[in-house]
Amino acid sequence: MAGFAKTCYPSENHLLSALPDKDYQRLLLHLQPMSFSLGEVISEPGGLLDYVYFPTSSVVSLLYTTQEGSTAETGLIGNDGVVGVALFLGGDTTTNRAVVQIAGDAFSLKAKILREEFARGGLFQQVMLRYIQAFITQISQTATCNRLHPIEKRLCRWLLLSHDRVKSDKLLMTQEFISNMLGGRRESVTVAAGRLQDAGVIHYSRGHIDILDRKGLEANVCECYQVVKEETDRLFGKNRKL
Amino acid sequence: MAGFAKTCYPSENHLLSALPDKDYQRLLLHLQPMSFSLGEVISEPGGLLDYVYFPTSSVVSLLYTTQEGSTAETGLIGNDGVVGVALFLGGDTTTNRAVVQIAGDAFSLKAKILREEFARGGLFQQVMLRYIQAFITQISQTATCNRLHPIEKRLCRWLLLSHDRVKSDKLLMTQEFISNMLGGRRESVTVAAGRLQDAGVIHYSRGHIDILDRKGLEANVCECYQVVKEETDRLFGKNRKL
DNA sequence: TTCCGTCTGTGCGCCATCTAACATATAATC
DNA sequence: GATTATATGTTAGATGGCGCACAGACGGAA
Repeated sequence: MAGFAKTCYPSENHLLSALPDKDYQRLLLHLQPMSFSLGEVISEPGGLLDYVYFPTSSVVSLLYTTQEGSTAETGLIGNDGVVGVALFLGGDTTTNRAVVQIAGDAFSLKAKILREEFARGGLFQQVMLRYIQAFITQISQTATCNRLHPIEKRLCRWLLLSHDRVKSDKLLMTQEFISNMLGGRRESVTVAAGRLQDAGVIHYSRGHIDILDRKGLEANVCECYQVVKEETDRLFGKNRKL
Repeated sequence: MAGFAKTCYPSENHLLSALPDKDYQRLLLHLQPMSFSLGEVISEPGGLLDYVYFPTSSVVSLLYTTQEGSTAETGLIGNDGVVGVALFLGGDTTTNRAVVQIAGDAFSLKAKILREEFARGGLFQQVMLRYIQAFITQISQTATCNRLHPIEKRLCRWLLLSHDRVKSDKLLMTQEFISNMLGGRRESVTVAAGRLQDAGVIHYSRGHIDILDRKGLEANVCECYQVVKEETDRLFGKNRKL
């Protein structure tokens, strides 16, 4: 367990930790620890999943790829959520690709068990449904942000979203990769990131990004970041009774 | 009922018509017919709904308004869906405004009854959850489209989405209104719509739009339209058993 | 008919981002 | 240490959409 002390507990995932002890314990029997590596494709459009995944230290992006090969991220899932909601929504597959954006750990749960737990109609179901709403809020705000906000603000938002989901100030990702998420060009990301670096907010070098000044990112981001954060806090905040 | 013959049945709504007869009949006791007028605001961000609404001939847009007053549509709900999903997802409110985009009829259902029906865990729940997935697909594709596709294609998509949800080839909406939905300027919509009119695809005049050549719209639209349509058909298609 | 409000057309300068090509720098490998 | 692949920097020109300003054009009200 050495080196994994902080991420080897399912309760590192906010959905699992939101469960009452009784439900948590029951689920624990079926949760399998696992790791995702950077760039790993968890599912392709139309692909069937055998498991859902509750990330603890890993982060997963949902991407759509157009016929011409352009890509844009529609959603981001870390220790705040679960990968594979289509399995309990009843559609089984989705139109997106799920890619590991930040390598790390997760817990898997068999689709069959997931459906059984969900069908019990108890607090597990409530937590999952509430997450769906948080997820919808995130996608909606992404739609708005993509239309109305310039790339530098979107970059700040994306760095903050990623930073929120890991324990480190260091992120491993190239500008090319980021441009695919933001749906822009690599050069545009270079320029925007360069401005943030000049301002002392971040430092980057060949795929290594350091968040030097989180407040600085928050000062440059558009409102979209805060809107989603507040809604998530409202839905899952500590004072919120289920 | 004269003049409403085609829209006064709840089964005009695809979610309600997807229910087995037994569930449909039980729900029927609680469904109240009603009308929405153009521009009517159904709910504000953070506003609590007492009812959910199943549109038959009306169409409702979900809009986000930024601090500077810009707007962008995140979702569109007509006879294919239901307004107020937050009520059974557990969040009760959302960050969006819901505005009537096309006047028409709908059926209302009390929040309390909705929750009871949902909690039964039967086919009603399954239909609602499957709709959630279709809805997520729509928002995701909007996020992609907003980022990657020019206004003329987005306009085509939006006209097709609206056309799909009404029985008429005539739409009542100004270019100013459309620009608010597309998150662009009125002038940009004028130019794009002008091109479509020159091509003989639509005709418009002071808030009246005629769809003259639906195939023409389909020829100009981006893939985003088809992706959502196919996913919705997959989830709710006639051959799909629940 | 006349007036007025609303809706649409159009031109011009501007800026963010795109396309494309190429230059440089660093890490990994030999 | 030299080579190679990958990551980042920097041009220059094209373009789509923005902001603004104003000109018609149509419809309803007086």
